[in-house]
Amino acid sequence: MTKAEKTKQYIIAQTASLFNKKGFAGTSLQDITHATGLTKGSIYGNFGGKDEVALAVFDYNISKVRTILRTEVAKQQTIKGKLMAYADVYTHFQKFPFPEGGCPMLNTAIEADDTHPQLKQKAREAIMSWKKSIVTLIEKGIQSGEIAKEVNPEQVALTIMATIEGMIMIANLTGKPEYRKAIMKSVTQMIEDLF
Amino acid sequence: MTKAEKTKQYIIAQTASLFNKKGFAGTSLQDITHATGLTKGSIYGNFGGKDEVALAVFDYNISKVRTILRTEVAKQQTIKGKLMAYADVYTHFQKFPFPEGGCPMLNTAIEADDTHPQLKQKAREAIMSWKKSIVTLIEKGIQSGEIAKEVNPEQVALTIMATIEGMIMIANLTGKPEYRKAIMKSVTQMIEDLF
DNA sequence: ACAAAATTATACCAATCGGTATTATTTGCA
DNA sequence: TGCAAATAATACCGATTGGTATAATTTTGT
Repeated sequence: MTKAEKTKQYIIAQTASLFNKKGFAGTSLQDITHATGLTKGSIYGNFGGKDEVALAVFDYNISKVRTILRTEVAKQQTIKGKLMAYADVYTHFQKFPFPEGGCPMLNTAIEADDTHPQLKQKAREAIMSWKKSIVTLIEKGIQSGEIAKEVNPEQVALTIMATIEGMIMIANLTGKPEYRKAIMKSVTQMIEDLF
Repeated sequence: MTKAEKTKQYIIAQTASLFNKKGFAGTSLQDITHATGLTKGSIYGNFGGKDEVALAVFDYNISKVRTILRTEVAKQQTIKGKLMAYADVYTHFQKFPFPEGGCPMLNTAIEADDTHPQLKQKAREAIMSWKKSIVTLIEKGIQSGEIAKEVNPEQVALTIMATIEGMIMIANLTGKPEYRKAIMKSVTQMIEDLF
């Protein structure tokens, strides 16, 4: 790993929570130089501009989330267990190294929707990829006979995702952990009812 | 209504979709003067600053949403009908004059969470007020015997809200109306199952 | 119709914005 | 070790940021 690569990774790591908390428009080059201790010249020596940093940071934050979910899902052997892993992770999210500032998919989707096509595209891809992995699990459950064939995999996947994302917003906004617990209990029940 | 009052309302109306789309940090004073055709002096003659405009705009956008929901709920006589009204509104949201740029609660909650305490507080109040109205409906249903007394009103209310807000994000991000339909079908089923 | 008060426009402020050209410093290889 | 290449720091750019003091213009009540 060349020096430039290391610096790039360092910049990304140091500004990851910054972009996730304050958003793209809310994060200035000065914020970036302060967070890294580097100068503007150094930032621009490694990235083409603020956009490029933000896009790299999104990937960094998303991969953190993906790693957590992939790891927890992999620990389970059954389809039900794997689906429940999603619920468990978000119920006990304090135990996992989630990015600071909430879900990067949600944050980016909301801000970039009407302002930043490139970031929006990245958020869209992340959502689609997440959906696919849940849909695949449910389809496997149907094939093996564990889940009724009347179940619509896409509908269930989208509903679970929407509920989780909405929960994150409500929990962070209100600061009430019991709201998180209550909503995640519904998600758990939703999954339970599939079997 | 004095001239200043009229101008204030005009500024709010002309910048409502601006703030809802681009956010607080993403909306500049120049955006505001361009959208209104007024000058900075006039904006500052009617508001204390950008913050004050944004706070007033939030109230304006939220009252639009509240009016839609209140009206549709009022059209229904039964508890079930009133609860279903929430689902129907968001299923057929094209029919209603929602603010441009998505749900102002969601947008504001996400941006203001780590950046703007005053806006965050307003979003929090809006969420709590929405929750209360749903909880009250469910409690009435329990009292009248229409809904099983085992149902947890707060849990159901929070789950419905979270699912709807998550749906808005996913639908706007992906641009797929069928995702909206699919998730709202789940919300409808969720309400159906209460009775 | 007129003067006082309220409102809007003009002109300006320092600070910060994202970005770049140039210089200084490291780094890594011969 | 020396030297070229890669990297980082300095110093700057014009444009824009939110905000204000003042002047011009409308409103408004008499």
